[in-house]
Amino acid sequence: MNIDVPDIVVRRLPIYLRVLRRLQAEGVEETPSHMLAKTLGISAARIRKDFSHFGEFGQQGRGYQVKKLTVELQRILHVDNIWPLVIVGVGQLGHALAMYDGFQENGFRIVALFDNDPAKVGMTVNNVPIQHIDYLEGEIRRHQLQIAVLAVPASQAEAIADRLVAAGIKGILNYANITLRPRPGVIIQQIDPTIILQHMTYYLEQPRN
Amino acid sequence: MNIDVPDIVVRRLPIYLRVLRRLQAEGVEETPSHMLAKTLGISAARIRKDFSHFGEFGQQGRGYQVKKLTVELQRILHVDNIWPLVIVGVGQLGHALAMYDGFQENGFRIVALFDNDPAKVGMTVNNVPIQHIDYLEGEIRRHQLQIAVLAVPASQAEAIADRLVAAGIKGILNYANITLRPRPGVIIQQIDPTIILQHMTYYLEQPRN
DNA sequence: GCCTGTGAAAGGATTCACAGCG
DNA sequence: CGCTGTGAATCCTTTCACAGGC
Repeated sequence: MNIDVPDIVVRRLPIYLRVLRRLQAEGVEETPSHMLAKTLGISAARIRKDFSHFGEFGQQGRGYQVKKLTVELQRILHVDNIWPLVIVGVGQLGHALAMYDGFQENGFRIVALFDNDPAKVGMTVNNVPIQHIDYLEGEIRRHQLQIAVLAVPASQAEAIADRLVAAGIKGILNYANITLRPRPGVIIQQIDPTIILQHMTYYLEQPRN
Repeated sequence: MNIDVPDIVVRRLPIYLRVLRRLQAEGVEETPSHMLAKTLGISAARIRKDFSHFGEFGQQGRGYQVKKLTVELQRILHVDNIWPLVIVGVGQLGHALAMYDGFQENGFRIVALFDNDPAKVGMTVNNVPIQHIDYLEGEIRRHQLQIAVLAVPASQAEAIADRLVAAGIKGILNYANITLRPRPGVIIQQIDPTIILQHMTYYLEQPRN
């Protein structure tokens, strides 16, 4: 049990949580670390060490109670309540994200959508109305939103990120294919499939050509 | 210069490449490591050390030539030719991915789309026809495809992954919110926004509630 | 002077291996 | 006996700091 937990450990917690929820859905009530380890392709020691940063959740000789561990992880990750989200940019991608059920299922609720295209304003996606981006700051402040999903073109991403941060956003999930400049006090994470694919191709051999 | 390069270094190369392409688009011809470092929010030493695994690409007193370094990184990452891709699952997300320009722009071309819904078969997205999933293995073998993007429901992901691997796929980019069982000789990477958001919330405080 | 490339040092993360408990 | 939790050992990554070159 340790006060300051390495970020690399925190990153793995949501992955553990996802497996545990799946086990729970399958009716599994307890599981030892080496079963989780096998499912995830990592070592059992790492799993036990990771949990040990937060307390003692297991039972010798038996393993972990799935239900109990799930609850603990949700508490640790602050996902024991619903987090409201805003999505900025309702193009193809933003639209698909707004329709995506996974957010709801994992404790996030999309409460606002913004776009700069007047033609889209007033339309609703998944029962959430699209508002003009002029109202971005007002809505963030009104709902005290902390998390934004950024799905605008790369050329606009930095400028929108500045506006989000100025309005009080503390976490940005960026889908634009640009590395956003770091901002103090703000957690910025990136999703870019081409970055991941280029990492893969390092290990692959181009066929003919 | 080293034979075996740590994976963590390889993971950063696509990020460097993206910044360099951006600099090139802006007309910047050379840049020192500390400028790249500042843009990315990491240390200059790390950048120089990363490059040093592959050779000596810089000039003392001047930095790196953007054009030259770009070419070197593309070669190292095996993205100096076009990689063909297949997308499996053409729901909201698969559709958005099929429309996404970023793949083309970064050296990937979508050559086939598959879905199990007969109503979708025959429709085209971005000029690529949707085929029934029965033809999956045949097309993968015919085009000798190595990379697949998986955008099917979580419940089907493991089964489809098995089929992909049996047909010769070596890299899977998985969008389903399940951790796929590891398969020997296959690189599996995951994109799951809720995992990233749950990592963020660890560092945020839930407001009232 | 500015900047790279790199050994050496420092700092982290993972695995080992086992005491201790149910 | 099976499994957790954990110090110790190992392994890996980053930073430091500077020689050497433009």
